Amino acid sequence: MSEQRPIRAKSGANHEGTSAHNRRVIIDALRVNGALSRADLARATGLTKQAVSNLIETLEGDGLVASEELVRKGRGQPSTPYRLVADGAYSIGLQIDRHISRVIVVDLVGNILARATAKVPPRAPEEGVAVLLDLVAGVRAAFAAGRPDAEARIAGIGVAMPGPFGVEIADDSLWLMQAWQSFPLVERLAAGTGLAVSLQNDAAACATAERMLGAAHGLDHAVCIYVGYGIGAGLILGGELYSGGHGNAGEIGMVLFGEPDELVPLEHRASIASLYALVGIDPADPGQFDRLEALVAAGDRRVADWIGRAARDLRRAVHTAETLFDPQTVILSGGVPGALMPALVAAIEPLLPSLSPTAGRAVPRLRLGMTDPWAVAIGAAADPIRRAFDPSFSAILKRQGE
Amino acid sequence: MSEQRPIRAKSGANHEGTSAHNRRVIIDALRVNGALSRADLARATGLTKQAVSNLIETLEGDGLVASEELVRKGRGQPSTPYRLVADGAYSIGLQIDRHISRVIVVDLVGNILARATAKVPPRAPEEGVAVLLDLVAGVRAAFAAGRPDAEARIAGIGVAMPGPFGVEIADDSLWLMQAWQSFPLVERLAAGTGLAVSLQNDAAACATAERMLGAAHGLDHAVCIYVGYGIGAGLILGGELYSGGHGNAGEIGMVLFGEPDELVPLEHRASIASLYALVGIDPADPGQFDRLEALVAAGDRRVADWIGRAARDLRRAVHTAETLFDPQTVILSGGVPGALMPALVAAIEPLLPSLSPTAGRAVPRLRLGMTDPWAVAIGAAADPIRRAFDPSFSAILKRQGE
DNA sequence: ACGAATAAGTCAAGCAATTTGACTTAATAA
DNA sequence: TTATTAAGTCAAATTGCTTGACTTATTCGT
Repeated sequence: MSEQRPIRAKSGANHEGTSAHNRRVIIDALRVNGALSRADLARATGLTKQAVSNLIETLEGDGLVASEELVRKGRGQPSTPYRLVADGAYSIGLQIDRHISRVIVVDLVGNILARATAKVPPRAPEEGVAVLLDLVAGVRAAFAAGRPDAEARIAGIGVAMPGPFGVEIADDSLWLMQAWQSFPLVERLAAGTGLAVSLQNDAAACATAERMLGAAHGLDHAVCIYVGYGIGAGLILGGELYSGGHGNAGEIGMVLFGEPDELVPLEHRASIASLYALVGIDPADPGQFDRLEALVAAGDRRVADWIGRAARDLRRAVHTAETLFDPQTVILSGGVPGALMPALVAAIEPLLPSLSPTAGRAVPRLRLGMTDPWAVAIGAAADPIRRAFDPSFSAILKRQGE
Repeated sequence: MSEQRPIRAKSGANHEGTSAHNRRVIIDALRVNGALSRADLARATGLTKQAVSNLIETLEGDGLVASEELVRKGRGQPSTPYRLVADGAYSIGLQIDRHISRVIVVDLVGNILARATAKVPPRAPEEGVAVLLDLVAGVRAAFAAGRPDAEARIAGIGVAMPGPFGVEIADDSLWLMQAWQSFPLVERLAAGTGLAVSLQNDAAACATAERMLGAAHGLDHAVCIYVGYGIGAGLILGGELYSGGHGNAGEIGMVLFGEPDELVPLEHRASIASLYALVGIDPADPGQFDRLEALVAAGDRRVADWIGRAARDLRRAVHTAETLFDPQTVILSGGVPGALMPALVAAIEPLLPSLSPTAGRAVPRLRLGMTDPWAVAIGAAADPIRRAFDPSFSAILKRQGE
């Protein structure tokens, strides 16, 4: 008798799932459109007025939405707009990076309530976790002061760090934080904070931030190329963040460009790490951004050279992303403030001709996204909120997390 | 007062949607696993025994599933396995291509019941539609003979033709069927047959076929590179076919490879069109495959050269696809039978190192898929069945087709 | 051979959540 | 002033999953 093969099947659904979905759809609609009346919501979601009323009632009871002043807009009874309550939920974002780690606390609509930074030892995650737990405890106490039920409203901790995860790769001379990537970080942070912890790579976090608050707001198909010490792409496909079969989708920094006999990963030419190496800036230097900005302003030859080479490969990367993903837009984000990123975007233009329609576009083919060094932390913080409140297939299903 | 901006929102869900989803989940489980008892289905889907029993009852009433012989497998009451009924639904697939068009009729489990071919004028879709309607009517009558309620069980017509759609591109010397791509084909076929008609590109159709019956059976993340007169990739992402923001995702044939000063789309070097052009085979020749096979068997120098160049670009294409999509497997399919495609896959190996895990894989990184010239037609026919019976987010929602 | 254990499946009531259709309220337009 | 329009409520109906007890059929252990 043959060995019992596991049965593979997708999860079933039940009423609780549909209700959860409908709640999320309403929250999503309020986030994308601002305040809406129940009648508006009913029309926009396809639900009945009655169903929307019931859902709004529970959401209001949960402190997630609140009504505004009556609005008279023509004939008929005036409508009561509802909007998201910023203090309805909070979320903690944690970016772990090579030279600095950042924590941030945001509310349901993305306001930043507290932030802090620390350094963690890149090769000693065990000690690093202690530092991070202190850091989190600090901001948690700071923002909770004066907010009565703040603790109960924390959706979780979103962690972002450089990927890829679960992969042994030959060291390619960039600093990969291998020790952290094989460490049970999620479990340790969950145990140390009592909160739900989720992990994603920095590019995915950036895409989450762009979708919730930035250049991809309201779009369902977007590729967000994140230029940091490494390069990755966060993928919004069909309205959801796509992470692939093993959690490593979008690692566009590892795509090979250059001559056929000397193929080079994109991030060897276009990452901030490669620029810093070229101009001799130490990424651990707290004044790194000012020094870089001075070089850019001075028209430094090496910076211009780097922009030229980086833009050449990025132009092909954008073309490849457009061709393979057919997104509504490609966003270039990066953790470097100032004039560099706009200059890089300008240097990438004109884009290579692609399938992407040129006429009648609502958004440009390529646009600059966030260049705030805190963008990844913001996106990390957005992740628990997204998980808790955004419509998604898995939210409907009985077995979660598939 | 400002102009009324349309409200954007996702669709809500209701009981009918959950039930529809659960039915699909059960059909999907039976397709992937073969016959299963209701208790097995309950465990695999997370539904209760009772819910599964009710669903099976309606499915059996609809003639979609049927019970088999009791099975004794240890202690406890014997179980009653259920399996899909092949004749529960039929579907028509229509491949429109440059030199030949193919129709096929398949049943719910993928058996081929009828097929036929015709030629349509590549630049005169108006006349072509008449030919196609005749062709469809012919196979429809042929397969329906002797099957009482065949007509009522036809899920629809799936049409596959070369993409991309809705795009004006500068002619790149390959034959692009532009006239057909801007023609209201779906509407005309729907009106002429009274059936639901869906359109996809040939690579997507191939991926659908591979997922339902071939090398991607049961996988939720796969990239299917289809090497035909052009090259495209069908994307199975998160268990669903992904088509992008404008319906043109996966056009990997248009990704540029080669030297930086002479970037060439993949399909200029690796498509069957490029091979035929090189060795002087006319794709309209009915003996095209035999002639090609003879050249391959004879070890023709030009064929070997083509394989070498095509494999070099395809190796990078596979690497790019692995890096961006992080699939469980990459499948290489093509409309050319015989030894060519296996030789091409062999020439692509060894693959470039990528993020894709090498140890503990259930499926290889790259594998050969269907090389039947009918593969695209089969996939086209699989599409209406997929739409009607596969679990998908949109199936749960009130407003369909989003 | 017999009872205990185990597993599949049914029955009937319970329950959650949307839907339906009539009704109420409040505004503008004619 | 009245008709019309639109927002929102009320209460009953309906759909479809869940619950828990029960039945049936088989194997295992003694």
